[in-house]
Amino acid sequence: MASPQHGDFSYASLLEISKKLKRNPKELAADLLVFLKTEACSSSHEKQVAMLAHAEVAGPGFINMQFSQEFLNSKLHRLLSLPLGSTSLKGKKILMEYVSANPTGPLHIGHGRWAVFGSSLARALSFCSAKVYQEFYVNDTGKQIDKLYESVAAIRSSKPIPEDGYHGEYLHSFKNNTEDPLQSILNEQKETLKKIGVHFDNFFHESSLRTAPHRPQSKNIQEIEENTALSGSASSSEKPDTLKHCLDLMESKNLAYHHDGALWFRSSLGGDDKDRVLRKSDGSLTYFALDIAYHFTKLKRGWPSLIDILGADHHGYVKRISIATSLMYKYLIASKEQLQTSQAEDFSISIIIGQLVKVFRGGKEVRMSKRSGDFIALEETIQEIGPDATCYFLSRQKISNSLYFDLEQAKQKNLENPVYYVQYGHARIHAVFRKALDAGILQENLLTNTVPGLPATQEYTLIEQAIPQLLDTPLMLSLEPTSTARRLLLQAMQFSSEIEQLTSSVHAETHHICRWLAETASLFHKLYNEQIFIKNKTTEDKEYSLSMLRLLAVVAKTLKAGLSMLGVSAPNTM
RNA sequence: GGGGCUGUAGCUCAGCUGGAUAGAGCAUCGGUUUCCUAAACCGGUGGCCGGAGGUUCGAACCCUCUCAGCCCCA
Repeated sequence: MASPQHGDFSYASLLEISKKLKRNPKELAADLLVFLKTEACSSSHEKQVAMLAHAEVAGPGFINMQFSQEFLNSKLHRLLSLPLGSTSLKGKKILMEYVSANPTGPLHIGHGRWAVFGSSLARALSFCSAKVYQEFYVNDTGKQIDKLYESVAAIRSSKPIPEDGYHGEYLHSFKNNTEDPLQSILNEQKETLKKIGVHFDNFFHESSLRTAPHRPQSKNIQEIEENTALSGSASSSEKPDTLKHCLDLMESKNLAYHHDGALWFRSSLGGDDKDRVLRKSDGSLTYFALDIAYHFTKLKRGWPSLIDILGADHHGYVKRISIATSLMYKYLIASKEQLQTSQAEDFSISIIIGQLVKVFRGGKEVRMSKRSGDFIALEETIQEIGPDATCYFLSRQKISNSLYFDLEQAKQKNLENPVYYVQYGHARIHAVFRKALDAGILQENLLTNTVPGLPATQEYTLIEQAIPQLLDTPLMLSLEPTSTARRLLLQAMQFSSEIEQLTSSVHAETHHICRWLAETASLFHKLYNEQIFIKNKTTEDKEYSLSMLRLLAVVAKTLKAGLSMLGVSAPNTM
C-alpha cells in the first residue's frame, strides 16, 4: 500500500471524505493527526503500548504513519507466541462445492485449477475461523454415465465402442477386470487430488437424490458417503426421495407450474429472463432440477452460506441456480422447516466462475475433449512438474482470467518456477538456524517439543523448537524507516490481513497469497545479502544474532503458513 | 441475436476502496561469492495501461461508445 518512503502505512481516502464533509483535506488531516496522537497512540488494543512513533500529513492530504519500536516488538512477540489466524469469520458455516468432475474419465488440468483454488480458499476461510465443509458432487446418473457403461461393456466384449461413447485410452484397463468403472474412475480422481493436498469432507452422489436406482447392476455405487450426522433426518431405513420432495415443495409453493406437458420453474420471479424447465414433457428431468434438489439438501443439512466454484462453461447456470437457491431458502425460513442454522441473514450463495486453462504444448494449443481421449491429465502434470509446482503454478493467476499453461515450458522451467524461490527462502532460514546452533547462539538443551502457538506434532522444525528461547530476546533490530529488516517485519505482519482481505472479497483471489509469498521471500533474500546474521564474535554480536533470529523465525512461520495454504510444502533443506 | 471473461513492458502476469514517480518474474545487457545455501543479490534497457469521449482536485481502475481475442446460450 505504502512505499517505504511514506512510512509504515498511509491513509489515503481522507480526500474522499473531505469532499463529502466539504472541508479542506489538509485541515481535516491535521485534525485527525491530533486525534491519532492523543488517542490511538496511547491505547493500542494490546497492553498499553504506544502504537505510533510518528505521523504526518503529506502531499494533498495523505497521512503517513510510523509504528513505534515498542509496538513492533510486541507484535513480533505475538506472531511468534500465538497461532497465526484471524477471527474475522468466526461463526460462519460455509459449504464449498468444487471440482465436481464427471466420473467418466481422469481429471484434466482445468479440474486441477478448481481443486487448487478451492482447497486454498477453504484453508483461507478456516484460517479466519469459519467452519468449512468441502464437497464434491458426483454426477453419477444421466446420459454421459450410460455412455460410459456402454463403452466399457463394448470393450469387455471386444465390440467396437459406440460412435458417441468414450474413446479414451484409460478405459482399456477395464477390459480385463470386473471393477465398476465409475467407482474406479472416482477412486483415481481421489488419488490424484490427494497428491496436491485436496481433501473433500464428502462426495455427494447425484443418485442419492432419488429413490429409484438408476442402474441396478451397479449397486456398489449407491453406497452413500454422506455424513448422516449432517444430513438431518436422512438416516431412516427408507431413503427419502429428495428430488421428489423438492419438486413437490416447489409446486405447492407455486414456484413451479405445468405448461405444455412440462414442469417449469418460475426463475423469472428472481430476475431470470425466462422460466426454466425442470421436467421435460417426455418425463425426463433436466440437470437444473437435480441441481436445485442438490442445493436444497445443502441448505437442509444446515449450511446457509454456499460457495460454488464452476468452470466458465457453466456461467449460464449462475443466475438461475442462485435464484432457485435463494427462493428455496426463503421457503425454508417461511415454513420453519427444521433448520440447524439460526439466522436468515446468514444465507449467502456465491458462485465463483473459474476461467478455463488453455493448454499448450510447445506453443501449440491442445484441445480438451474427454470423449476423444485427447486431454491433459492432471495426473500427468503432477508427475512431470511435481505437486508443489503444480499447486503454485495453478494458483498464480486470478481465477477470472484464463490460464495459459505450456507443458513444455512448465517442464523446462523447473528451476525457474517461482515456487522454488519461495521454498528456497524458507530453507535458507533453516540454514541460518542450523548455523546458529553450531555456533552456540541457540542452545541445544533449550530446544523444546512443546511449542506455543503451534499444533501438537512430533515433527517440529528446528526453527519451531527454538521459538521458546527466542521469545525472551529483546528487540535490537536497527529498524530505520526504510530498512529491509523493518519492511520484512511489516510484510510478515501483513499476512493475516492479506488472508482476511481475500476471504472477504467475492472474488476470493487466492493468487494474492502467491504475490505475498514472492514479496516476502524477495525481502528476505535481500536482507540475507545485506548482512550476516551469525557472527558470534562478541556478546553484542550474539544478542544481535538472536534478535535477527527472532525476526527470521516469524518470517519462516508465515512463509510456511502461506505455502501450506496453497498446498505447497515448506522444505527445510533444498 | 443475448450473455460472460480478457486486452497493462518483447513474453507471462500483478496493480487491493479512484490516490503520491504504473510494478514483478522471464528474456536481454552489465556487476556481486576468503563470509549463514549464488535455486540468491545489485544495477541498466524496455510502457500512448487496446482506441475515443465523459465523470473530478485526481482514472489502468468508474460511466458511455468502439476495436480485438476466447467462451457460453439461443
